Amino acid sequence: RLSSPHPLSLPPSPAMSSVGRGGKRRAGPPAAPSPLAAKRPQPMPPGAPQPPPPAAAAAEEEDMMDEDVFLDETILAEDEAALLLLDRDEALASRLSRWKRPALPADLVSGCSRSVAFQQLDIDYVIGESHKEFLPNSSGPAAIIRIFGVTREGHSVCCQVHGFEPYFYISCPPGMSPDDISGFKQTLEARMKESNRNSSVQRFVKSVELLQKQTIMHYQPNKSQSFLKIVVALPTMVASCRGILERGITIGSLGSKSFLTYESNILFALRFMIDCNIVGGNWIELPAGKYRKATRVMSYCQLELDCLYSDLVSHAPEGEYSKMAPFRILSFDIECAGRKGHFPEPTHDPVIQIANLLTLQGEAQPFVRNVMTLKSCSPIVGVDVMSFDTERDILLAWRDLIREADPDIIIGYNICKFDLPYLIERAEVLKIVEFPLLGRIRNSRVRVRDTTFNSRQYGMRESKDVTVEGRVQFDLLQAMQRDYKLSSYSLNSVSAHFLGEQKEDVHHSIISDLQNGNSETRRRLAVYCLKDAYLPQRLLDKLMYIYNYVEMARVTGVPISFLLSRGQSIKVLSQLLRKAKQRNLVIPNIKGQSSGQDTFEGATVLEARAGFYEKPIATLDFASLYPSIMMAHNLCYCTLVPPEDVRKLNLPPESLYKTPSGEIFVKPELQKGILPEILEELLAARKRAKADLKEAKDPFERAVLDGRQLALKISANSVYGFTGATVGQLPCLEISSSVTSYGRQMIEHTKKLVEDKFTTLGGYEHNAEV
DNA sequence: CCGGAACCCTAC
DNA sequence: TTAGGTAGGGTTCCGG
Repeated sequence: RLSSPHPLSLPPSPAMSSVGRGGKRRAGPPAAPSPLAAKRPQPMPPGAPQPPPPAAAAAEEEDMMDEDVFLDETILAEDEAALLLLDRDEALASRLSRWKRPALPADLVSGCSRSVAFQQLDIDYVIGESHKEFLPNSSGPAAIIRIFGVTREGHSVCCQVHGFEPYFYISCPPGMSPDDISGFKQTLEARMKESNRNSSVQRFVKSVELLQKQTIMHYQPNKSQSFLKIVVALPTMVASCRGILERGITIGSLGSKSFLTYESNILFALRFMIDCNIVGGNWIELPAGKYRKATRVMSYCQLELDCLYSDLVSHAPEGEYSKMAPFRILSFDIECAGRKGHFPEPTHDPVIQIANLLTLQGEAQPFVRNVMTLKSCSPIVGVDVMSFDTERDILLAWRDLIREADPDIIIGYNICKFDLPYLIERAEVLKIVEFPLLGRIRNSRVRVRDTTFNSRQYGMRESKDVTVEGRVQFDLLQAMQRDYKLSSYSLNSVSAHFLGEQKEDVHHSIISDLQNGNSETRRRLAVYCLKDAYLPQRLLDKLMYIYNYVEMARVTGVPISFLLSRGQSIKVLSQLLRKAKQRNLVIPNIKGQSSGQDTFEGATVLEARAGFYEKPIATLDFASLYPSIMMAHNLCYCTLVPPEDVRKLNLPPESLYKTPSGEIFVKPELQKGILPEILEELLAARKRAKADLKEAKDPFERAVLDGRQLALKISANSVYGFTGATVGQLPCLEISSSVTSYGRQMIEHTKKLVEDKFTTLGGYEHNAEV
């Protein structure tokens, strides 16, 4: 998301505030008398502000409809906080407030005298103004990224990290013709190429002095404006781009969202994380004196801190830092009253129940169980039953629950494609504009976006992307579809398979009838709804999902949310970026650069001799063949020597590898590859998983740990796949075809070794055949 | 009846 | 404005 470079930092005027409060106030009708009246929300006290005149309300609404939510973030922050207080029904509020997070200790409230450590969970990226005092002497545009996490004591943290923006826009002088612009662009590109000519490494560029080899794009948002956008990596760029600056060309960042694509924003966030040494899921420490309290509160987190990107300390997951913070996990499920024979649609069918379970990571039982129902519902043992008269009250109560209980992770079954979008769209239909404030950024509304994900590995998946800043959505359905091959992915059959437990027996066709019955039939529905919220939590625990996914995030460095929403290639790219940074290498942006060839020869498959064998047949298996090849022969982007460089550089033949496919790579004495290093780390992690597996006794736990080591194996194999992905970010078929050529050579060699040794001539009973 | 293309699935 | 790779078996459909 983009902020304007010149934020509209108008203070909220008193008049505006009162309209805002009045306009958004919930005007619920008084509760009807009933045996459960005491548990009902009470009507507003008589002293509450009155609803605004219709004109003001309409204006307010129009404001809400404005799609461009990027610009007004700071304006209403204080106003909205006030509104939420007024907005709340007191009985409900006191009920919900029991579930608040533990209070901050006094020394954290009062100052920044001690260091703060938290486990990273989510990121939110903001490009635009940074506090200039964090970046003294910098001429480049500034940027902020927000990291969300949880402390050991269970406090929520939002850390605003200040750094540099990875994009520069050079505005072309007004009146430049398209020809002038392309000429201008060519000159710039020529200059950058020139500085690269001596590079012996084709695809990797040695750091700062060669940094200009970056993508230049021409952007023309409208007729009068024209820009050249230079994409650079963080944060060393500023110095190297100064050469361009000195030529008298204006430079600046632009606060228009049309400039950055969704994907480039994600890559930006990832690069920023890597430049700050932030690894997905690991512990981050802000040393005392190196951070400060945020001057303007932007989030709903308990601690909101500002710091400079270089002051963060990221801890390797060892000892104390391998532990898990007590994340708050919300598992929920909704029920809707669909019309007969139709799937529920938010335009017509009301939300009638929402069941919620709150659990602390690592604890066996939920500490909150409740269900919100439309109309009365008989009590359920151990469950807080909250009944409401209108759908609007249910939705707002749920929003308040999110706000008060402040979950870090939201789970459920098919929540990403159904429950969450349904709630959002239903609130839109009912015109409850204050509903979708569910994230941790003030005044940032939840947005829903249709997405399709297509991959050879995971197949074609259509889903919806619901942005809830600061909270990880972990949809158990998505996780199941990715991690297990099952014939049915319904919650019922998945639960039966993994838990030996099934859903409550309520057919969807009678849901509306149960709702229209009495408080007993609604109770039956509520039990069903609760069970549907309970099963995902059980699955999460039983399959050790938090543990395994945090492990994967730590190994690959990506935020946890990427693991369910993205493919393998972002994980490889993330590891590449991290290693490249350590080595002071820059990864070029090679978008659009296609190299004729797009497939390469794979493995040799030996013909099987099919038949029924009564005596066992010996099996020969390579351990991690492709990763081993890459490590053994130092295959990497930064060790590849292009043919034209072989003679020019006059490298001694004894320090070169010549692969069976004819490519040349240097040996590690000259330059150690970073792909081999990445593979070593992945295989080390796999080795740890296998050691855990050996110790585990329980067969189910073994199966889960086996799944973990398998995931790490696939990640290791994906490194090879990444280099062969011609539609990917950094294809290099020289590497991938070398890997398979070595593989073919090795299988032939192995076959020959075995067949030469095990012969009747050599004294064995038979001639071996592979 | 056969070959080829498209598609799905699986092994590694 | 996204997506790890190739080898290979099996099925279905279509055209000659």
